[in-house]
Amino acid sequence: MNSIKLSKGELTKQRLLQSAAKEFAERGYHEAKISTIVSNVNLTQPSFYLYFKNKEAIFQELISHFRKQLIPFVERTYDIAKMPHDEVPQRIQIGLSHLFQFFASDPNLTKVAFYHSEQGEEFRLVMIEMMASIFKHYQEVGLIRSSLFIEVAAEGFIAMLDRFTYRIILTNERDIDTLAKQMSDTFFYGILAERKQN
Amino acid sequence: MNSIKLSKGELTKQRLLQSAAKEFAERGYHEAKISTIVSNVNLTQPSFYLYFKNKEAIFQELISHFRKQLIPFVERTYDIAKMPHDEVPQRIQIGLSHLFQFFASDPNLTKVAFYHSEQGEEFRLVMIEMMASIFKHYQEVGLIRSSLFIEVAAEGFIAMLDRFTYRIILTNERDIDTLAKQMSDTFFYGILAERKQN
Amino acid sequence: MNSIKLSKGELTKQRLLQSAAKEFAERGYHEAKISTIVSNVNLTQPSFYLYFKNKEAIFQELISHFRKQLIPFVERTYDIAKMPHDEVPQRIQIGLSHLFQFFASDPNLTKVAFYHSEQGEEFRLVMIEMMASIFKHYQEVGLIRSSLFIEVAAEGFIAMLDRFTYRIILTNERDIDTLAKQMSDTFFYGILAERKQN
Amino acid sequence: MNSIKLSKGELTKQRLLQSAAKEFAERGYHEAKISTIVSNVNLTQPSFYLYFKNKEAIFQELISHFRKQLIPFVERTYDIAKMPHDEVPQRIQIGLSHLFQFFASDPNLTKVAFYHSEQGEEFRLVMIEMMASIFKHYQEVGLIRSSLFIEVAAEGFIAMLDRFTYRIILTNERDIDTLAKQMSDTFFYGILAERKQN
DNA sequence: AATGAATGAGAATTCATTCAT
DNA sequence: AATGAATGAATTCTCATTCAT
Repeated sequence: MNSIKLSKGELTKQRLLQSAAKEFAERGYHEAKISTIVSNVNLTQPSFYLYFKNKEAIFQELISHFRKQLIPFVERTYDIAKMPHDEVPQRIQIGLSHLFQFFASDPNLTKVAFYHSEQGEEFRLVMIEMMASIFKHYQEVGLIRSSLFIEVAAEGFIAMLDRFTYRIILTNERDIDTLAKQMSDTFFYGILAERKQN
Repeated sequence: MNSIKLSKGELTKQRLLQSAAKEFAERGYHEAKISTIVSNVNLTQPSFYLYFKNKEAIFQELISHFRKQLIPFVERTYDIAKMPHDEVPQRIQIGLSHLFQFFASDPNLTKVAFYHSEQGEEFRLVMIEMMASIFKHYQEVGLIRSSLFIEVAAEGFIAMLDRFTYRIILTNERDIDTLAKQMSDTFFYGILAERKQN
Repeated sequence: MNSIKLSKGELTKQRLLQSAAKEFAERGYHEAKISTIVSNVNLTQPSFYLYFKNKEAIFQELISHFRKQLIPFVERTYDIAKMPHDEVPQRIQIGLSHLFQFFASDPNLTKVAFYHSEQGEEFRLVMIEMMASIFKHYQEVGLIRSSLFIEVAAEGFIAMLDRFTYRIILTNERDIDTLAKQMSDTFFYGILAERKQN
Repeated sequence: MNSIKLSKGELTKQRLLQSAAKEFAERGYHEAKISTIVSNVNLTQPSFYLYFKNKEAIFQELISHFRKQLIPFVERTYDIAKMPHDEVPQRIQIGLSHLFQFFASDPNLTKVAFYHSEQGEEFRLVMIEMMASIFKHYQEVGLIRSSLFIEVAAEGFIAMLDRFTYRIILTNERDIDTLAKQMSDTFFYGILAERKQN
């Protein structure tokens, strides 16, 4: 798909970014070695500096690329608040599934962004914000119970999302859609057999 | 309490461990510097090697200390399965609160163990195991709904626990008991206003 | 004057020499960067090597160009020895002024040649030689006092010339002719109010 | 003389400073290699950083050491202005000789300070200031001719001082006292046989 | 129980220079 | 006449670790 012709240099840069994502994902920022990044692409170290000012720069370029994809993704998700009410649970579940899919589509990048960058927390906060706003909306229209602590629920939701993302990235053991469904079910309905609100 | 007389050497070792926990917590394993660890305790670098074989050794000693406290703690929690049924939700909530308190009692150590060590995942898995076994028990006796996906629920519960632990450690902004209560509530009862199981 | 048509290549070469003079003058040989030299002329690095074998080569070409101008200049100055005696002081002063002007006409080149090249000392020695020979001549004909130490005087004269050249190059604050006059005056008549030779 | 017992570390530091002065004197700041500095003292590179923060730091320590010696030296020289008038020429000559001797006492350091540091010009300016103030004083009391251009003379004097210092440092060929005498003679009495002020 | 002095191994980065086009 | 892409060779600096005392 992305097969617009790239000049040799642009190609090399892409390959360096890929290699860096892998290296950063595996070892974290500080332990990642430029020598590894370049040798995985059959390049010498000085060539690296043809494309990036320094180690920090390639790292930030990765993060920035991730952000450029994540933020619009999140913003689109706000639209869930405009759906017909009876579809909402399913819509959230589908949204969740999409997020998982997005994260799984470039596991190295996701890992770097969430677990090896200082901006990781910022990304989480953005998502928590988003969930809180959705929850709040549906609480107002009565779809979500009034006794729910929105902030805690939103943060809890993202905590689960985060956790299962991590699992998906590390092991390909699970079917993403099923996972989204099961997590949603747990989160929507709670665990108790009969409701006896506190 | 821990005021059994320590020889000077033992005392120095304890101070090194404390200092190391702080340094590892703040910077992670690789970025942590022996020079910082010792200078915070007014010691020279060679002295460090009087007490620990190397950087890895003091790190493992911290982790091992954490494990020695965590595992029994977790094992005791299994007892929740023996409680009278109607107290269970509250019991879980109390257990959660205790865990939070334990983690908050030595934030540096907790941070190192969970977020800077390879064993962090192991600790999480132990806790997930525990929750799964508790949930399973109560599902069998009908306290927990039969449609719940135990594994997902257990992992989700620990994900939340993990997240809020992180928040507690970083910022002292919240009342732990309240947080435990709100998280439990969310988790037990879900978010929807009326139950319409999928 | 130099507007004989230059082929594009010759023009580029001239521009590189100019740019190099500036860069060498500002940073010295070792700190000067080829990358700066070429980028100031909107050229790429490989192009540099179309015109010069290496960094050393362009540097030597600058020095050699300077020498080609300086030596004849100096040789012409020997003619002062053939002047009518009563004009000599003024002639020397005029010669000095011309030298200053010559050096000021291409400050970058002068700076490189005198202060950033190993040949700088050679240039000074040539000028000292010249002054010594002039002084000697006039000492023989009685215009210069017999008690003067020719070598020291010649070297001292060039030392001053050197210093004021440096000032002129760095700051355009002074009127060159006036400076030449004041320096000559100092040098010809000494500083004391009444002569009481030692 | 300086044989107060130095600890091994202090000794090593001194030896590094010596070695650095030599290296900087021979090659200038940028071309000087830490590897050379340490290997001349049979040390490894990391040891260097035990004593100095970086290359810049050892350089500045040399310059600062030079300044600490030069400034008081210069200040003492102001006292020439308080001497009986008929001794002045000789006194200046003696002062000059002392300066030469001081510079010659640590040629490497002098070379670094004057010819390889950005502060070199500052040192020259201080000395020019000093000479100007002395000249001015003696012009006021009639010892120095009123037609002299003080600033130019002072700068010219230091230019000569500078030049002969350079010669002394590079080659041991001359007797310092004689040189001081000859330079003073040239400077005090000028070069012309009979005075015919312009 | 502790320190002064030193080092081996390695990392990022810079720069003149070349090759193929 | 000029460039895109790449590299070899250095160099500074950091850090865990050791040796001798």
